[in-house]
Amino acid sequence: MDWVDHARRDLAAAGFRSGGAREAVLRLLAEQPCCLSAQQIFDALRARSESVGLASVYRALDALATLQLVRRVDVDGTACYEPAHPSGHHHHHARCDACGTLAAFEDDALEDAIEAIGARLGYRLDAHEVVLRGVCPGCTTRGSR
Amino acid sequence: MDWVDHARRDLAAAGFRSGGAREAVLRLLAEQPCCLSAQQIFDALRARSESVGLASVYRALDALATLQLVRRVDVDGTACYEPAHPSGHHHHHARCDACGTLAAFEDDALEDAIEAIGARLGYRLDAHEVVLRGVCPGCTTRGSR
DNA sequence: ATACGTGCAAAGTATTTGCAAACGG
DNA sequence: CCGTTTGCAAATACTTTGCACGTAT
Repeated sequence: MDWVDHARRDLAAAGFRSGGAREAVLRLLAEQPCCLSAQQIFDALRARSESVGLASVYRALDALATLQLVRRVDVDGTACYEPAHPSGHHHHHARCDACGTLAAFEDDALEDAIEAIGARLGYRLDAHEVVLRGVCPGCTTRGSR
Repeated sequence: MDWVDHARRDLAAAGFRSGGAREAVLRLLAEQPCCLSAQQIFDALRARSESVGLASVYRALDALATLQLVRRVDVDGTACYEPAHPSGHHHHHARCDACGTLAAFEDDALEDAIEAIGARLGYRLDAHEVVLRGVCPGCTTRGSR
């Protein structure tokens, strides 16, 4: 069962009815490699003539985030969203200050360190977010010429 | 030399003149144990009758962030700022979803993991931000009763 | 039928910018 | 003096909310 079906099931279980807007957001998110802002989702849907109101995008994202079906990532003060897989498997992001690119990465040592911190602090961790900032390989070489 | 002096020196070196508003923001930040939002800084200054315009708070924070004299931390979509010590020594934050408390912590294993990731990705890392979300020890015990 | 979903427009919050006056060097 | 800093107000960016209407169950 893929993420869209999983999400639909959880939404139904939480008492949400199916409707065009949330469904469109769901399908769009499922296809994305990395996180999108509400505005980007709005634009993308409009581009493929599945226009929905911007407010509905926000409402859909809110519902999905509440059910932990999407992960919210704050990058530069703007909220971005990406599908959250039930396995808990996820990645983090690195932003290049030079070209603005957002790269995704995974790292077990990082996850282990975070888990250990949660235990040390006595926190029951639900989520965490790591954002790296710097200059990506491409821009480093280009800039040093 | 403490942080305020260090900051004043860097500001002067960057061509900033001294003025009441930025100076007030600077002094307030220096006293804070953890990060503050622009609005909180505005309110705190007003409370001690050192009122400055909110816009000036933002301008001061922008200047300080550009010179890397303060660290910007996005928590719940709002920007918060705290002094950045020249040593590079810093901490990260854990937010309790139950009581809203923001706790600071430091962790060497985490820093090591992040540094290793930067090297692995070929990024020249300038900064990074880690925000943990969960339920703090106090709320966990209280909630389980 | 009836409550939920949706779109639009209006309201809200967080932040930035334009401008004239105050101020520091 | 002259350019920077400041406060205010207006503008902008992002997000939430109110309301009338459509739609799924």
